[in-house]
Amino acid sequence: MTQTRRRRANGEASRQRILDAAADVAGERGYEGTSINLVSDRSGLPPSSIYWHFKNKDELIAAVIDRSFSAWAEALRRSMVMPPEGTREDVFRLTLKRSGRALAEFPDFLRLGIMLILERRPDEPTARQKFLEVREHTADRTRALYELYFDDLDADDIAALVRLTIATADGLFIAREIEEIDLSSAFDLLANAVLGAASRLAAARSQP
Amino acid sequence: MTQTRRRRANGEASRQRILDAAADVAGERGYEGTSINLVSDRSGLPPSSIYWHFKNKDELIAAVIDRSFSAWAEALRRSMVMPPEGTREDVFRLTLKRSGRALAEFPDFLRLGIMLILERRPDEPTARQKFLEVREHTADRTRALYELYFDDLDADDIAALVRLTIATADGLFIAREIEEIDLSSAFDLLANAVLGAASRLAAARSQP
DNA sequence: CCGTTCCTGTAGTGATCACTCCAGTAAATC
DNA sequence: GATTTACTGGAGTGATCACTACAGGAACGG
Repeated sequence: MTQTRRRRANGEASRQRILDAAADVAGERGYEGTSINLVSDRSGLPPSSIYWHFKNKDELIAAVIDRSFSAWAEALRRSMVMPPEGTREDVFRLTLKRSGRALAEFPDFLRLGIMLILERRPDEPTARQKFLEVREHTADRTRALYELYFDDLDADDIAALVRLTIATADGLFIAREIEEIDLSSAFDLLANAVLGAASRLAAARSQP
Repeated sequence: MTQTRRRRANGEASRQRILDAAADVAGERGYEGTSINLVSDRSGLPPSSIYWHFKNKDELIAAVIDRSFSAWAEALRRSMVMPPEGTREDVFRLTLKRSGRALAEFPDFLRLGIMLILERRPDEPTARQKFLEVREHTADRTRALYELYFDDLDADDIAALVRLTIATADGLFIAREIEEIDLSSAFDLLANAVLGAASRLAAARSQP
């Protein structure tokens, strides 16, 4: 057991099928609504296989979040390889837009994560904790970006802007469940809003 | 059965106790996690009483949303009785801030509603539909407000700003579950962001 | 007092829940 | 070919699920 192990049967493929089915079901019905039997039916694998791959339901959901977040982060990283050109503002706008597009592509972890946040269960720590970690990671990256762009603002203002940005991204994600939304233009407007708020904050600093 | 009926036993009080308990449980565990037995335990009333007052679980949750939204709308209405003074911007800012404060006071319907939106269940229409209604109502009111304040923008821009505002309010509400947030200053920043975005939109219109 | 209406309490229903036991099998290692 | 490792299949565990049937009590109108 030194490296990634060769698969004897179709273990890794089964694991992925289970995760696919679990993401599907959890996206439809929430944490409580995700029954192992349903995951079993949709994946075509018996409950015993699910419990061979995952310790329990909690860790199954955590794995779904983990995989979807990794996919999102990877898509984001790939989209950032080519740095955008244009004015300072153009670059900022495009960076936000790319994040939004990547979110629309891999929505599972955000959907599940927000559900787990809202369901304040006392007894399901792993999945929730996993989401809080990836969220914190995202906040750090956003903060780093904003410190670059808004160098005339102090740390508190930056933090507030980051919180505003993430909150709006969450909210737009929810809105997308209700009505058809052009995420591209929505994130463009978000960029406008952040830029506008930043310049207003800067103005307030200079003449309090 | 012409008017509001006299209560023979403690019917109305029981109904409220059930709603209190249901709001409590649903806030903790989501729709699926809200078991009638748990509501029964917390309210101190047997399941048969719950089913006497409400047709089924779906309508119980819908009633929770309805009551919480009514309380919020009433709190909002009361806070708006005294129109704010100051500059145009000050008034706008204060109006948003009041809405946010009222939301923090009666959070149940928003929490439950967002959960129901994210859980795209095929078979629980009433509660979800109820939330979509109150949400549409809120959007209409916000739109009316924005048409007053941003008379240099066209309908599409107004609609986008309204969507942005509601999305951010949703997102801030979620963020409040994770970390301590000063909603007052957060909604103040939201006002700044909307004002900033609006002026940028207006500028883009005048020189496309 | 009687009857009606409102509401509660007891005791269930079959279905589904998360999860387990364990025998069986196919591939890799020896 | 024997043994080990990696999974699958089936059958089932007790607990809990939403929901119901029904008897009975308390407050009312008559």
